[in-house]
Amino acid sequence: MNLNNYNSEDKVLLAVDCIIFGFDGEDLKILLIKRNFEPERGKWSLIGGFLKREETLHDAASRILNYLTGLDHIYMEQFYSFSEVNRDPGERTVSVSYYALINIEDHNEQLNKEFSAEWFSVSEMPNLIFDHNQMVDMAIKRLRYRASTKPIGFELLPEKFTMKQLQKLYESILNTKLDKRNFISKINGLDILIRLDEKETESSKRGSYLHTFDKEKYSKKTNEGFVFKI
Amino acid sequence: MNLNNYNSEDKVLLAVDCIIFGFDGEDLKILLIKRNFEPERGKWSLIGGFLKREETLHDAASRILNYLTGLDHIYMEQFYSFSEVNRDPGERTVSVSYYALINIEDHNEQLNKEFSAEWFSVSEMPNLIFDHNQMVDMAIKRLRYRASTKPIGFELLPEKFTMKQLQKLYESILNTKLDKRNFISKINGLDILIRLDEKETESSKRGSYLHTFDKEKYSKKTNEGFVFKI
DNA sequence: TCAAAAGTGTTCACCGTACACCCATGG
DNA sequence: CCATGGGTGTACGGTGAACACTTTTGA
Repeated sequence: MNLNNYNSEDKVLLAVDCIIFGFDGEDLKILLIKRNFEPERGKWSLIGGFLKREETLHDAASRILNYLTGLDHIYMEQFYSFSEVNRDPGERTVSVSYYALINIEDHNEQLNKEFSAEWFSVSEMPNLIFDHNQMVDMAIKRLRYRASTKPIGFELLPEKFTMKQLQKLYESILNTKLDKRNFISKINGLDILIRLDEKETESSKRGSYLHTFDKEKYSKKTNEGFVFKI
Repeated sequence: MNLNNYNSEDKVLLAVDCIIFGFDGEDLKILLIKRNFEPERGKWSLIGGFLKREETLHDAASRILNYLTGLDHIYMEQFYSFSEVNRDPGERTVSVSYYALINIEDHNEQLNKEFSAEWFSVSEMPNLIFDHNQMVDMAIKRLRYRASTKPIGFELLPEKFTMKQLQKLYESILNTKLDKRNFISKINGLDILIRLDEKETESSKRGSYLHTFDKEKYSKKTNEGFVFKI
């Protein structure tokens, strides 16, 4: 083991696999594609690709996400690298996994057709190729942790949302029921939302106030030592 | 971007770098080696090596750790992969980072001489090669989180330890002062230590009780829904 | 007898949680 | 006028944090 002769060392293919989370107002969902090539043709899979020589892992993940969704500046986080020797029967491949959060409404439905992509509830995952189910499990755990310490939930919601939507989102991320009154007073206590004068009237006669996430206020509070915690 | 021709994809060197934590009774420390080869000969560095074709990342980290410390079954956790294109001027290399916890007493001092290795307090890190300082920062953050949710602190202590040692350990991991009475009653509340009838008498005339971590009890409690939290 | 570290409880403020009723509106 | 979902406040228990004195013993 001597670092000074790089040449004698093995090189490997480095894959980047992405768990794309979305929220439809009821359930936390993941976007999967049906593989149209071997190995494992016809099975459900995460989207992925290979790291190119001149890009970072972050660049690769962005490129892959953009390719499938058409979106830029997607929130994402790298969470683990998977390296079982035979995880990909095609060739020795190590996979670096990212999860990504997108607003399901921004997403181009057309692209789903093109790639045979579909949204699946996290509670109804099909069997995926390779170790992708394990990746999904780990992504959910990481998302759960992150969403309770950083206000990333808003990445999954439209710009304007109701308190009910926000609560449902957290319920599906955390996989629990929350008490409406406690949830709202906790959120209000954080003081990082703006209640608009607009109401959403589709789901009820009375209508419910729309809110937006106040990014500036959040940054300012964070700089002053405020810690987001749900 | 088509996954079906693996052959046209770039391969990269995959390094594994290890942050080895130890605790000397006062400070949290990291084991570094002085590089004796180019590039960056003579500078301080984490220990690392390259992934071989027939091993997992976990295997590689174990192998590298064993090579430097002589120890097996070291507690470790993978925490991030670093991929800046020019992070290693020698060649395009992606590095997967692990942190490891060892009992500083088990460690063979002889090996330190052999590898020009030295323990450094985390508060007095020298400049390291490449992006290794960034790796250390991230490792400390992850360790901090992990140590507050899993009883991994004991990996850094001898089999038998005093409450004071345990408190000092947590103080150095969390980089805070803790109140002795609150700390002890919290630990006792967890009910996962065994107080031995032995005393340690080196640091005081009165002597202080030695304790061990009760692994079985902890597993049992964990299975029953108990959650470690400090 | 004294210095030095070990060991031990209580109080208070705050937070998380449980819990139920009135309001506004469209049909 | 009524059915439906929206919006709001309080009481209680538990946890985290602040805080000081007594005990032991070797020198």
